[in-house]
Amino acid sequence: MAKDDPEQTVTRAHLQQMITFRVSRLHARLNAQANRILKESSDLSLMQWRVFVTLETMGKITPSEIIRQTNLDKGQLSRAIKSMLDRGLISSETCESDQRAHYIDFTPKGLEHFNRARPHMRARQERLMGSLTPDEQRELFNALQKLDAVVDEMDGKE
Amino acid sequence: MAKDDPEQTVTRAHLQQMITFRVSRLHARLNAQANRILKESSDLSLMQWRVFVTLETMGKITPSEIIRQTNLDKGQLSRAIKSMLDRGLISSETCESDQRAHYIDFTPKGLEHFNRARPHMRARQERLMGSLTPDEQRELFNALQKLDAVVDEMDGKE
DNA sequence: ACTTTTTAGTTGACGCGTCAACTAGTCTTG
DNA sequence: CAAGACTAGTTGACGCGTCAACTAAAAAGT
Repeated sequence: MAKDDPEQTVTRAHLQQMITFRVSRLHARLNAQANRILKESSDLSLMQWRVFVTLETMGKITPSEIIRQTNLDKGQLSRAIKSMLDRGLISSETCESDQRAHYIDFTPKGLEHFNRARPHMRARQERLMGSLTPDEQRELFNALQKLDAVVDEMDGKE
Repeated sequence: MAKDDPEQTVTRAHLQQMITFRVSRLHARLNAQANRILKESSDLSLMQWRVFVTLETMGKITPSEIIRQTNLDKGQLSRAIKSMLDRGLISSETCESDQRAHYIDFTPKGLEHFNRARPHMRARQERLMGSLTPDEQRELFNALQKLDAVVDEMDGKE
């Protein structure tokens, strides 16, 4: 804030005060950063990374279950999985109890990619969160959650 | 198959704890909401709305100045302005001191569109922020700013 | 004055996110 | 067990955001 002249502080105020705008800008930057790190470290897309994170936490899983857990887009996920199968990053096993569904899981190759990305992604996560005190972290997540909730309300789920 | 059990709380934790993911999801929802409201109320895109907000706060202004203030994308802004000119929502006046630049400003028609959107957008903004106490609001903006700053650091501007 | 560097703005390419339509398998309920 | 409703997953269309290349004008360096 050192070099900001008074004009800027005023003029910036309006748009900068709108959370949609702030969130949008932050999103763009975080996104770009994550993509860059993933590309450099492991040749994964952010989507693919997220599939892996989900696999890691939940183990062998079906796409629809991933969607339930993450709210990712159906189509987007479907394509990501397809490309991961093509590249041999995950394996697919059709579910016997439901012929529509299939379980996906790490392949050794996929795990290797994931493990190459992991330290970088973890370091990033820690650096990001490290810029906030535990209190600030709680407040941030709290606020994000409340905003999520109010969007729910507004978008008809009331 | 899996329904609500305590496990879910745990399994959700991993991805949900990552701010990039949280921010990304919230961004998507806020974005969709804003676009819907704008479309319904005034047939403006979010980008066009943002141009108007900037015009309102800063008055007649050049695109490059908008970029300086908002960090919007050059190309995106250029196209938005073009479409707004085509639709007669803004006027353009070439800058005499710099032949490359041009000032843009509201036309009556543009102002009308803006004014139609405004109450809805304001109501939304207030409802969003209204879900947070003043303290929480401060904490949220504080956290967003710190995250912005740490991304700056990480992305080489150090 | 003239060459180089910076800045304003435009354009094209391309991938991602979003939405809706669609197929196919499964569940429900009479 | 048949008809409709629901769920899993795929595909296509399309707009938006992102990045880089490009033109043209202005500033800065020599």
